[in-house]
Amino acid sequence: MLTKKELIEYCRNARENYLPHFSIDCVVFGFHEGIMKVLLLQVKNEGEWYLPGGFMLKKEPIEKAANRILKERTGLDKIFLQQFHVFGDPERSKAHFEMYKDMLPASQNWFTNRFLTIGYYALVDFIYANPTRDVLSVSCTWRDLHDLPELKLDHALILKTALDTLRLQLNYQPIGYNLMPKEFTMPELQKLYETILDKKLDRRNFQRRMLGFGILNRSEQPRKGGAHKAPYLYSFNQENYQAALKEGFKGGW
Amino acid sequence: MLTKKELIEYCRNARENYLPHFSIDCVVFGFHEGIMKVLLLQVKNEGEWYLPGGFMLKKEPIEKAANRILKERTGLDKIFLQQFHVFGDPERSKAHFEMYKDMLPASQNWFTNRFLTIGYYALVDFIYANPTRDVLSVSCTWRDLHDLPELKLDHALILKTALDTLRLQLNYQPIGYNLMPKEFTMPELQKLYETILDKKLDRRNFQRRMLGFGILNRSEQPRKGGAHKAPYLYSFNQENYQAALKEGFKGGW
DNA sequence: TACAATTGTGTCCATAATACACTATGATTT
DNA sequence: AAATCATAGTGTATTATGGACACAATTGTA
Repeated sequence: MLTKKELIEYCRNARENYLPHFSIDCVVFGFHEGIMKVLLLQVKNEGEWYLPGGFMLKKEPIEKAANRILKERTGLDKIFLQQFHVFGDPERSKAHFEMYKDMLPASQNWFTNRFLTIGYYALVDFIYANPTRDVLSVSCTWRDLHDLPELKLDHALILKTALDTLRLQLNYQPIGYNLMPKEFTMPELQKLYETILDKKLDRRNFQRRMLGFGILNRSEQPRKGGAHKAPYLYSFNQENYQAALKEGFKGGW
Repeated sequence: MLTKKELIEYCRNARENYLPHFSIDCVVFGFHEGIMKVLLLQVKNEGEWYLPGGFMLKKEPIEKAANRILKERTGLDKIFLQQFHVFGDPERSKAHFEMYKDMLPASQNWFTNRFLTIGYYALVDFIYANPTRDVLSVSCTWRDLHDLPELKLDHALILKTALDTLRLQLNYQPIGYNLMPKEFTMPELQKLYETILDKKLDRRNFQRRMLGFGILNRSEQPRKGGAHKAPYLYSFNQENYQAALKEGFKGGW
């Protein structure tokens, strides 16, 4: 929670630089070796948590704002980002900023504004991220998807919608380019899918389907030095991968 | 184009009632007997056209605003509406309102605001609609999807995105409830799909797949009086239809 | 009564999805 | 050195699905 002095400064700055009534909230899914986490911030002087988010500069493209916010919270650039929904219930931010409502008259109080939030989800490898809190929080950390704390506002809904959208997206879009190392094995890629979907897949069928998409190149040299049979290494075929991102995988009708 | 007096009044009203920087644009697809049209408005004193749109009241839910806007333009209620994307290029509305920029100082001029627009698409049967122009237009009419005029702003992009989304949606969501009469024949329903996808489908395969979704009830009585073999009548099974809307059709992974 | 137009109902075939088994490799254990 | 274990690669039988296609049934019209 901000002090009155901080609040005044925060609001002055926000009113000067940001587009009013808009916020961006990012559901940042972090993956690594079969673990899936979500980046969350903990509210100052409260137990509750919220999604990384922020506001849009007056002349800033939305996508750029989302990237900037993510850069601030994770230090990462060029990450996979996907706009998925706008949440606009008129009451959605009311309860959240109750605490500030008596400190400043409503006309000057940024937080008493109605906010519509544009939801983005991002996919990153969490070992490369450097979680950094914002001024309203005491900490910024990766939380296990299966053990989420209570979330403020409508952030639980936003998170669930993001996850549903991501899982749906798996059916007709390639993913993984930003999540896998340059070269990876088929079992490693499978683990990513299993983690997102939260279920086991059949090794052999996964491989056949994945290869069928035509977005992988198999390297000549298998990985050496492991404790077991050397697996083949794959990398994404950029050309086909990008094409698949645009076109989607299956015809449907 | 508005006169100066009209503009002043328009801006005063807008500033008082609407949430600044937000607009809603609706891609209204109208269907009837194998024809697919889009509802467009023609700018006053100009040849160009734009999508039906509007603004959000300060305390209005987004969805409600979209419904209100559609009710104003078509007279229709309870239509299928789907939010699909936010368009937020900072320059997107600049050129459009050039004409008003000298009439009022920017601080009072609603139209010199930056607007982000929330895209909705709607599906209606156009014979039930009553197209009604707004104050910025000279006419509001159904235009053939295959013979579209030049569109202002980024409305061509919005329209294309809506169409792409709709076609994708056909793969995992039922549609037609608001577009078909209460009872309809399989060929009639097929025509709707063919119209949306702009391609021919095989009668027999369509029927099999459609029935496989389990969202149709077949009536005992076939339709009488036609010039040919009496077709069976179907209606949507509300329970299954609603469930399919939520759950989606196929498993994928 | 033949015909045209339309609808209903298969059937065959290729492809894709699923379940499942065997072989291969490299390190570790005995 | 042989046995073992964990992991990886590949194949095959079975089932489900999707696409192409043919024929029978019904109804009004020529």
